[in-house]
Amino acid sequence: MADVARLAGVSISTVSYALSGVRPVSEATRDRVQWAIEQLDYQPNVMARGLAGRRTGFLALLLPTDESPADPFMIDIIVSAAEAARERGYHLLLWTEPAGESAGVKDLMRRGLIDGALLLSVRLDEDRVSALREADVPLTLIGRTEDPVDSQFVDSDAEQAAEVAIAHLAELGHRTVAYIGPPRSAYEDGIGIVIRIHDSLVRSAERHSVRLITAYAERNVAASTQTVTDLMSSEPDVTAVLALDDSAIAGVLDGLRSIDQSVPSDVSIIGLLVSPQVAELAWPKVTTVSHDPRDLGRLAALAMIDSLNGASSRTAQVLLPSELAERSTTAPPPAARL
Amino acid sequence: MADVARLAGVSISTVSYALSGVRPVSEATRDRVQWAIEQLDYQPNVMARGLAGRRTGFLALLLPTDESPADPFMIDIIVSAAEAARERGYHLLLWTEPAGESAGVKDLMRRGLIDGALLLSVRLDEDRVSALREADVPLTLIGRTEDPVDSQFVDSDAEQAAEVAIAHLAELGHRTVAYIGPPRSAYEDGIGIVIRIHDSLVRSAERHSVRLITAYAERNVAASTQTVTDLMSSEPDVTAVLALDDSAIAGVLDGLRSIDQSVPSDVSIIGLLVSPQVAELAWPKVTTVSHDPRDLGRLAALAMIDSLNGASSRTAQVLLPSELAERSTTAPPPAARL
DNA sequence: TTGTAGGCGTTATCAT
DNA sequence: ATGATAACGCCTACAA
Repeated sequence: MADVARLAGVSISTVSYALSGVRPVSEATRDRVQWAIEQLDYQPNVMARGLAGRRTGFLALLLPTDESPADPFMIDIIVSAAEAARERGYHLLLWTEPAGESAGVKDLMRRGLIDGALLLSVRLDEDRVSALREADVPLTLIGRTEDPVDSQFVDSDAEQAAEVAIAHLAELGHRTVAYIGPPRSAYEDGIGIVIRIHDSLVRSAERHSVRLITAYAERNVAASTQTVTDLMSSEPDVTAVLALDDSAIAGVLDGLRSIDQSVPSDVSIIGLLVSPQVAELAWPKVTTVSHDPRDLGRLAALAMIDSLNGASSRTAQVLLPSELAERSTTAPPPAARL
Repeated sequence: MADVARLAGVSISTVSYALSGVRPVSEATRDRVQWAIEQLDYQPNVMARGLAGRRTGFLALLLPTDESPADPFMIDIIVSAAEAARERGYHLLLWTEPAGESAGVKDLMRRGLIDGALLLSVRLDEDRVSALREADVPLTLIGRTEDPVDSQFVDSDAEQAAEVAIAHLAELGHRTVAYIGPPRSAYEDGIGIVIRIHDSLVRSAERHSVRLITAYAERNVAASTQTVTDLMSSEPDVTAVLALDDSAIAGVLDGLRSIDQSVPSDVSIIGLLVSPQVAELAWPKVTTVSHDPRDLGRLAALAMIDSLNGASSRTAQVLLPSELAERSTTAPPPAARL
């Protein structure tokens, strides 16, 4: 930077201001500085900036290690967050930590490394959130706590997604619908989206006079295959199945195939909050009620950056609405069972 | 740090040396410093370190954005790299960039941000590698270029994996084996592991007098389902199928099921370089020839850090051997077709 | 074994 | 609108 100043014939501070724009610089000198910068192919030093200024340009993405292995939906979140951060000149740090912990991130903050943190898979009851807030770590949740009034978050609108899914099935004429959800442990762990989806489905089903049968399957194909075949034999009235998880979808398709139920003429399937890739890769292509998972990561990163820059006075709280994407797994129920 | 020095009754530099261990410090003072550190719950400032020292403690993980969406195998690599880095006190930066580009990483280096970079999905012919090497960016490849003599890398031993897989099938008595590989575009793009696996399979098949039929399927279930059914009708002698990709495996299982070929009594299946999760999640559980994908990320990160610390004089070149994990998809071929 | 002091490359606070 | 010049918090010769 000293070199640039010398070449441009100005002081170091002028170069700095020309770069940051924090104080007015005459057009002429700005141009000369710009020219010198290009001449020397100068790149500002990140560490020096972090030391001198009050912002480092780093965000931590906190992802729990001991939870279910990351699925495509989550990958999309992570990568899109990294891309959005990068667009804004920020850097995304991948920070792995056991589910409940937050000490590591607190340290990152105290070491002057990060400006803020994005939290993935937020539970309804989050110790991390309160702990980090006390430590003055700017936070953006991907997901929500039970009562997120004063926290910044980006989350899927579970209520709306459930309503769209149930409404679509009800319109088609389905009266008995099964929901293959995550294992009970996910409920006990308080994973927000899992609980909200379930509760919302129950409410929507009531509203539409649909009978909803909930089943719990481990997150693997074999388990959900088993679950769905058991279910179909004990509940023969079921004409449609909702599935939340990628593996659940695969399992449901497999299970129905194994008992010679054809999709969608015998049984309809809707995938909830499933990434489009997964839906397109399955056979037949799965009708979904979902939104682009990339929005979750992207908006979370942008919200964080905006709030760091003091752009918005209020904390951003975004609920992403889902859309019905009709593919090849939904149809009216077979006449015989109407 | 000044506070710590004061509390411990020593100079700032003594604290620094006590921390880094670069020069001897008497036990007594070290203890006092340690005590003061704990009293004040002191954490060294990362930016200041990066500025003053010659190491920043950051590694970039470069992942191409425009390639096929990340699969579980790749996720494992990424997360394990982050964990390994963290264990050693390093931080992993997620850096997304279009496949061929390397300008971004070069800038990261010139801005004094990173100490080195890990490159994911390395192609046989890599412009990035030579470009970054010229820019003096310490590099560790996850994968290999065509002629990796002087570069540091961690890669799967394709030759060995192919041999293990073919040998196992040959031993079981299979004489005609199909290989459902990635689409031709992956070969044209020069993805190292894809090409090496294929070439190695061809060689191993020859060695074991096995007829190998190669097919190319897009990375989705529908395509590989189609591919495998077509294949089985045009090549009825096939009694075993090798598959490289997760989606290929699902497709192969689906396809065989759809034409009433039972696995493994009619047709055997082996998954190559598939993450154990995926193999266990499928039904029936897929026999694999693979290694833990986490080793790739972990060893790459550790190799990078070691070489930065000048630990090893020679550049690390690791080829990870695969192991046969017999699950439920391999058996001798049906007698009729022997 | 320990202390002193200069420097790392910016930002920010004074002046001018 | 622009220049000097302290911090920023740590590392590392150089001295003692």
